[in-house]
Amino acid sequence: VPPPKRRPGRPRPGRPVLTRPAILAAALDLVDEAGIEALSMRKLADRLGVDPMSIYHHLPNKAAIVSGLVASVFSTMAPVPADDPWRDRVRAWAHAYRDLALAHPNLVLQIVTDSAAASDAAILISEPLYAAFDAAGLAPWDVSNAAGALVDFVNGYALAAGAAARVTGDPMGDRLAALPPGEAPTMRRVAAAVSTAPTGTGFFDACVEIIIRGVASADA
Amino acid sequence: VPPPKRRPGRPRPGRPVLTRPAILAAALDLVDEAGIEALSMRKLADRLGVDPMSIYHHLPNKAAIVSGLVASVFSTMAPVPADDPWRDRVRAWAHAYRDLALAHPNLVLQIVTDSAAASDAAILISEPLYAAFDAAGLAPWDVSNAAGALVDFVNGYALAAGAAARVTGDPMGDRLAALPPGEAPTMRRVAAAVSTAPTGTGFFDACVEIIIRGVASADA
DNA sequence: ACCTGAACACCGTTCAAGT
DNA sequence: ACCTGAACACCGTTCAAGT
Repeated sequence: VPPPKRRPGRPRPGRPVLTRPAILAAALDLVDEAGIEALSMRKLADRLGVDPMSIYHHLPNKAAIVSGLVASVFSTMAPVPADDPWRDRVRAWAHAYRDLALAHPNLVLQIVTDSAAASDAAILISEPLYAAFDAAGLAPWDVSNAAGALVDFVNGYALAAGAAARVTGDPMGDRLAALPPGEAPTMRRVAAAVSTAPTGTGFFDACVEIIIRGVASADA
Repeated sequence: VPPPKRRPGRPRPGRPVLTRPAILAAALDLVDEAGIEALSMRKLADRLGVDPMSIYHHLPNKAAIVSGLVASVFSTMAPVPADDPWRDRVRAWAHAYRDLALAHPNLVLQIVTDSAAASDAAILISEPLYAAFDAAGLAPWDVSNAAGALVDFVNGYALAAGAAARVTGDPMGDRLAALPPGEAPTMRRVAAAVSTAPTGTGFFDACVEIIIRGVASADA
């Protein structure tokens, strides 16, 4: 049932029908509930009880809505304690960024892509990570490589975890079982032995430790 | 100029107007030349000199075309030497998978997403990586974590490198310069010192070494 | 300035009709 | 079986018209 239609004309000053934050909030709800493919100007307008074209008075186009959504998610990054040992700060940053990326599973792809494109919204969140590796005494080149390695890893992880969150069952094990016999023997043996999907917390923490150890053992 | 229109009717047996491989080849050309957003059933049909609906006799829908494209790219994975020391095999695998993912920059997002979703096409290519870590003498849980870490890293890297390939200039440095003064001091200092974007070969190889060292130092 | 509504140029896909 | 073409239910966005 569509909301009651408004009549044309400018609303009373100070009581706008639409605002940028209200539009973005409604868009985020829509994406969370129905997925990114359900986000259209027309459906969004429906949800706001407004004509589709009204939205264009507050945001220039659909791309601006999506990047506004992504920017608002990036702004929720949890702070990282500044005085802890550098390894703890790296761990805290990795968890904070992972949590941010997975807070809205239907938006992971946009978040990770935007982060990879290094938009204004995405670039600032890496500063505490750079600071942590800098505090470890690494040379600038090593700081850059270490931070880049962790950022790229978390982006890849979030992509996979987001995809896994949208399916049921055990895709990895099921797909391995469906392969022709003789294919992928090592993967079969390993999967049978571990029986935990590579998207859980244990896996994530183990990967972060691999990177921390790899970075730390470069000095030696 | 549209190609000459065909008249309705079944073509001569054995001389089909359309085949699945021909459709996928045309679709890959279209994506390589004009980007994934230019891939529509209508434009693809135009390029094939055919009615849009003809395509549906060979592939069930647009999603099948995209996943067919991705599967065909995965099938080009370069082989990894099976008898080299495990570190060399890990390096060779990382290069082969990165090259595959970046072979079609306009398709990176689909390749990486599909890999993260562990489709049939994507799952098989990881076997040599698992075999390499297995040959290193790792326990199954460590093999799984090490392989997952590297796969997720390369996916994240390919996403960023693909995005960088579609822009010009030095986005990282330019964006840092545009930030309010006082923001991101460590990133500024590091960027000024290294002056190489985190998408180059040196960066990629350094990250692979970090992961190899991190994995190897777990036994110690 | 801000909201409306018709219109344009696209989409993917179903279905009936050709041979 | 395979190709065509009209039709349906969508899109994002421009533009003129309201107040």
